Amino acid sequence: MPELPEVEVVRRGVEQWAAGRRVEQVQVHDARSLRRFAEGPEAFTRQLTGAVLGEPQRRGKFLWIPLRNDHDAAHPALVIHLGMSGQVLIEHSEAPAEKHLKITLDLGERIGAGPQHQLPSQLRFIDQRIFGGMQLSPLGPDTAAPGSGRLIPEVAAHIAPDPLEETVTTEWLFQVMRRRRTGLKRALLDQTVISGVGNIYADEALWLARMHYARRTETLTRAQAGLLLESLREVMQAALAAGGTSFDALYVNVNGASGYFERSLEVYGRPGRECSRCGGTVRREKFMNRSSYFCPICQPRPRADRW
DNA sequence: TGTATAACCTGATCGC
DNA sequence: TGCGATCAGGTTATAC
Repeated sequence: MPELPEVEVVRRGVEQWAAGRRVEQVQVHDARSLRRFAEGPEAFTRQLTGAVLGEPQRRGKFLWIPLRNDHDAAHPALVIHLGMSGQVLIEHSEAPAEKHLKITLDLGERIGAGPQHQLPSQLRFIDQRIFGGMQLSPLGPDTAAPGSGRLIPEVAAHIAPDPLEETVTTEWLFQVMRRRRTGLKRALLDQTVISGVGNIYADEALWLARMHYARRTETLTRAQAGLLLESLREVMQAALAAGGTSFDALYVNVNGASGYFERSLEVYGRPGRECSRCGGTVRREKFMNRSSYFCPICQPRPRADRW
């Protein structure tokens, strides 16, 4: 499932293969992937055709490509969210269409570049479960992290900074958590609290920090907030170095290759296995209509007076 | 206002 | 073998 490291792997692939190229044609194969774009498929196609793709950006699980369009001073961005099963592939047009191909962008040669060797000519958006999608959104000020100096798509303006951003510090996380009145994992999964964390890396980071998922946010000390942030960063950097986490063909990079971090997971998807740290047995519990994995010895349930 | 939950969606897997 | 139920989970709208 694409979380921050997987989206970053995709961003780097788009940067390498698609940035600086003009969109020559847009084909919307399934309008459901434009569900969040209120103007509809025709406007999407019209506004995107002829635009030049800029350097792709990311916050949390949101990926966007600023558009440079001679005819449109508003400079919108192409926003891509992979949802549960979204993929972005850069392929040659001769490659057979994928079963769940939703949107195809035909790309021209890189503008201003020298001789180019048969660059793949299509950017394809594929999505089995259709939780993801594409849309166009104007860029605006970064209200979530005013000091960043970045431009953020309006549709992602409500998303908090992610753990790999410089504006996220121990003090920032401490204050954010102190203001909440909920469980730790619930807060980590809330993208308006901190972005980019999904079920996999929430469980892995909580294990690394030896914290139970139901620990109350307002009881976190400054030192514990620092430990949690450190754990989030460590898990995500390791996943990034491994090319992301793939359980099946649902997550691949832009060349269609899977990541290897699944082999390094400590608790996620490992119920009944031995905890590598203490020898305890990893447990799975139902949580928020999904699963939560943890070691009951390393991550003891908080006392009732700390809930 | 802040928090919790249902709905969206498809394919794999399981039990009968 | 085939059918229905269940599960996976990120985001958003809605309920409380």
